[in-house]
Amino acid sequence: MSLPNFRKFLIEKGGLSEEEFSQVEPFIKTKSVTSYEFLLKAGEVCSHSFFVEQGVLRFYALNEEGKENILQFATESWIVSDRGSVFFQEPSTYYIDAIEDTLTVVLDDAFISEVVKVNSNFRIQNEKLLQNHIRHLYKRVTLLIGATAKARYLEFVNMYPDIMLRVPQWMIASYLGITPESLSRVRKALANENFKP
Amino acid sequence: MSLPNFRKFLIEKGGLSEEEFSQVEPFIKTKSVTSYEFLLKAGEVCSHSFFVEQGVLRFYALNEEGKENILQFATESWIVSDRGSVFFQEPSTYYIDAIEDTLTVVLDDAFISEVVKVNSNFRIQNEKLLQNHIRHLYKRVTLLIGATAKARYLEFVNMYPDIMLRVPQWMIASYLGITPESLSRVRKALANENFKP
DNA sequence: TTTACTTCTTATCAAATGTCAATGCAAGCC
DNA sequence: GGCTTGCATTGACATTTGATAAGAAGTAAA
Repeated sequence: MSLPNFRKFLIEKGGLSEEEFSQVEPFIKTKSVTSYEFLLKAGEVCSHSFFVEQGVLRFYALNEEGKENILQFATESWIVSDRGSVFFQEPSTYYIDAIEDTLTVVLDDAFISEVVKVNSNFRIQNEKLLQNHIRHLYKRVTLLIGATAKARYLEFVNMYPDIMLRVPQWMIASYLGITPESLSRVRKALANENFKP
Repeated sequence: MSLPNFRKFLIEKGGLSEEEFSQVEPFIKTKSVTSYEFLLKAGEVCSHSFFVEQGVLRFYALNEEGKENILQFATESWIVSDRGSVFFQEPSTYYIDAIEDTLTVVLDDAFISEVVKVNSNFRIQNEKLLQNHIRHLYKRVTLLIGATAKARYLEFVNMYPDIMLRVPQWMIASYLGITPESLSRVRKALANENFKP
């Protein structure tokens, strides 16, 4: 099984050489899920992270009325996880499932330590990912408290044009914090202003 | 100068012994700011984090129209920082200023490495703080995309009853992503329902 | 093909929230 | 005391967004 995206990730982002990659390759574990299948459900302890080799995942919470609040999408080369649950070994309150049939690489402690064994710089790269994640969340909060639905949608389209094309609109609406109907209206208004997607 | 909160933080959260604390004590640097004074302005590189020994700080962004979007408050024993800017050594897009006259401890690389020198566990505690921060941000996003202004306000009061009493309402409104007028109305509605703050 | 199902759109009405303006209130200052 | 200033509240009105229902288009299954 070849994993071009994961290979690229470890070499370009993780700083591993081609040779170091071959050393950790035997330890790689993958997990495939079909569309709608779950990788994590609320109540379970999230024991590891998932790297998306191919496909699309979503990370979401359910409120009391059963409405889904989508916190994140993940396409190729993204990592999804309830890091809090992994780190503190406590039950998660989130769900992860697949939007398309998806092939993931399982990033558990065992694998991470193999990678660190061959290249200790990987720890730093890992912290970099964490820091980037926080940055991203800051931006997300800033938009949610300060921008209109229209502005948030434009920002989304601009940042994730690929995701736009691969997930249904009602999920994008959930991500943006509005109803599918509202998103439809926003899109219509933009179309009238000659907005080209 | 005695710093009871910072001392408590290093010992209880950081895992240092009393003796280890005395060893790093000489390296502690503090910075005092008066109300409205800045600790960070957009455009500057945030070169370190601040631990709040006494007082209240706010962390916010400005949008194009000059409106403040408050991302975070920090009272005693909280740490504020644009971690992204610190880590990547890039200019920040955020502001930090004081709501009350505030005494902070400056957490720069030099100090952190002194702490790690006497107790290497501190690194792990530091990661714990990061992970908690992410958790907190997830919760914040979930509320912003899925809960009404009223629910967000109740959650805020419940989580930060102390902050409630120390910052003006218009700032809380900004934190919640609504106007001060709306917050006033939410409060009135709650008062009519016999809500006791 | 027909049927069922999902997604997206549209329309209507209601509720939530924003905008603008006026007022009241308390703190600080002369 | 009288004055200013900033904050909170209130009211009237506009805008945005939600709720509900209905319909159109596409897809998959029978």
